[in-house]
This record gives sequence, structure tokens and C-alpha cells, in this order.
Amino acid sequence: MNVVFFGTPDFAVPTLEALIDSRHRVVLVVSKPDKPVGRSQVMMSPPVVEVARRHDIPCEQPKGFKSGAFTEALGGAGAEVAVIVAYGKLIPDELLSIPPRGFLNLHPSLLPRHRGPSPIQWALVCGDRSTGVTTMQIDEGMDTGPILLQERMTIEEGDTAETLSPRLAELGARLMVQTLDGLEDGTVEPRPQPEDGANVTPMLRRSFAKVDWGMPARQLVNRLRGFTPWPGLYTTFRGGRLKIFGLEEVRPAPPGDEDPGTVLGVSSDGIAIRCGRGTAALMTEMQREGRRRLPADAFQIGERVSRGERFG
RNA sequence: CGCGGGGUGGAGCAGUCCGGUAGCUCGUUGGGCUCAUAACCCAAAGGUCGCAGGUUCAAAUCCUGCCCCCGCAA
Repeated sequence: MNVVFFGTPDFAVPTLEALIDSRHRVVLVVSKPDKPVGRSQVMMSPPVVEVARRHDIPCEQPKGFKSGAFTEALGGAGAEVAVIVAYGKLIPDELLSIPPRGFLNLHPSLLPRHRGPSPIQWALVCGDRSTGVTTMQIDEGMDTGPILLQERMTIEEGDTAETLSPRLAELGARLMVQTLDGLEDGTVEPRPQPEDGANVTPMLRRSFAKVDWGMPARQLVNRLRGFTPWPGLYTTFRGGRLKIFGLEEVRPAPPGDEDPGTVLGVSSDGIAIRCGRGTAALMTEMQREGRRRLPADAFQIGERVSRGERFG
């Protein structure tokens, strides 16, 4: 089949490459506009665009869909189906009917669980033991369309969004090719999503990164996993910002009624901090603003954190 | 030119504003103590103070340029 591919970040790259290598043909790639990146604000193209260029596939990077220019380009591409993987913009309903077979989406969760914009991160934040990928047909709702194929994946104890994303991207890439093959052969049938177990994940926001030490330790650890590498986790310390890169729950938690954020003790393993509901967490790796990222023992040598001091 | 912090023995930091023989904690090495120890005591080694130039009797410290690392914001 001739395919139009919508995608932007690294997560979308494996699917695009898998489609290029498949029996289908990518006739047009659509991605978000270039944007300035980094401290020096250099203009950078999205990863998907880089791949498209390497394969000499035509590219569109519309700023919006209001003008008819893009509608025309989409219609003129002559594709039977559109595939969306982490494009980053909502497709207006009036475009959905342009490709004869509609729009397909690769969603990195086991729908209907974790609909919405940040399913990978939220699976980790919720402490899920497994997650997966779903291919589906797009309808007017938010990730509510009929399911085509689904595959489960185990979440490892040490997984973060950073380690889980590429694995799901690879799994999803294979699944999307299977889905297209199956649609073409008539062996894959859309089936409606159950409403049971559905939830919608909120878009990640910068403000989520600030630690609330009143949360139970386990929840803070899960948030760190889900928010790595972005937006991360930080707390305030001696008037500055302290990024947290390593956090473990202390079990069993030492007894006591200190305020959340209080330092319970310091060792070469890390700094033990009181969290919500009587729990405690051990901060094992951190970074002061302007400074380098450090393991707890090195941090402690320079900073001399003492028992009773407060974070947050 | 988006805003800001930092580069000082192997590690992490202080010292820079108010120039004057480089300091703290940890580590390393040797010795001691101990049944023993990552614990304790004593001692030692180890530094072109990011690079280049300038001012000065004298520069980690003041001035100029450059390199590298990082936080914020995008």
C-alpha cells in the first residue's frame, strides 16, 4: 500500500524505517516544523525528517492545517492510508477521510489503558508491571478508535521512560507493518475498544518535575522513572535547585514523625529522606544547578548534608 | 548574540569581592591500634589553580580573548 507517514521524534523513527523496508511504500512524510534547540538555539529538523531526507522521500512540515495547502498535498500524494506515530499535533476531522483506508495510529500502551499524550510515562508513574503497543484506527475521539493489533511488553524494575521508549518503538514498528500487511490481506479486522479500564493520561508538564515530599516514597520513585529523561525530578536545596537522578524506597521505613523532606541520615549509599505516610526514600544520585551530576557519596563530601536538614 | 552557574592535587568543594609563598573533607601510600574492620590514631606523597595574553615588585584572585561542563528557558 502507499502510505503517508506522520511522525516527529525518535520514537517514530523505527516505524518509518520499518515501513520503508516493508512491501509498502512511503510516498509522503509529514512532520512538525524545524525548531531552535539547545543552549545555542540552533535550528534542528525532527528526527523523522532526517530519515525521510536520507531516503529521498518528500516531506511536509505544515505549521497548521488552516490553509488548504496541506490538504491539497495530502490528497495529491495518492496514499491509501495514513500512519501516525507521535506526530505531536491533532489531525482535524476533515482530513481523516482523505486516505481511502483512513488514518492508523501506533499507540504505546495497551488500549484502552492510558489513552492520551503520555502513555509510556504514565505506565511507569502508575507502577504498571507491563505495558505494550496498540495499532488502531483513528476516529474523532482521543485514542478511542477501533483496535487492530496489540502486543504486550514487560516493564523491568529499572526501566525509565528513556529505556522503555525505544523498546516500545521497535515493538510498535513491527506491529505496524504487520497491521498494514494484515489489512491488505484482509486478515486483520478492527474491533471496538472496550470502555472498561479506560483512562486518559495528562500531557507531561514542567511543573510535574518538582518533588512533593508528602507523596509516599514508592510513588516518588515511580514518578522519577516515568519522568526520566523529561521533565525529570527536582527539589530545592539550600536555596537552589537540585535535580534527582537516583531514588529508592527505603524498606522498612525508619519510624518517626519528621516533616516530609527532612534528612533522616546520610551514608555513602545516599541521603535518607522522610516522605509521605511514614515512608522514606534514599537519594542516590543528584545534581546541583550549575554543577555536575554526582553519586551521593561524592555529593556528600562537598556538601556535607546533615541529619535534620530539609529538602523541598 | 535568550538568562545564569562552574572549570583549584585522584574525587567533591572553600578560597576570587578587599592581589602577597594553595586549604578542607574523602581517597591513595606508609606506620600504629585491634581478634578484626569500609572504624580509630599518626605520617607522607600528590596541584601548569581550564588555555593564551595583559596589568603589577607580586595574579587562583584584576583586565582581554578562547576552550570545555552544567542549570533555566525554548
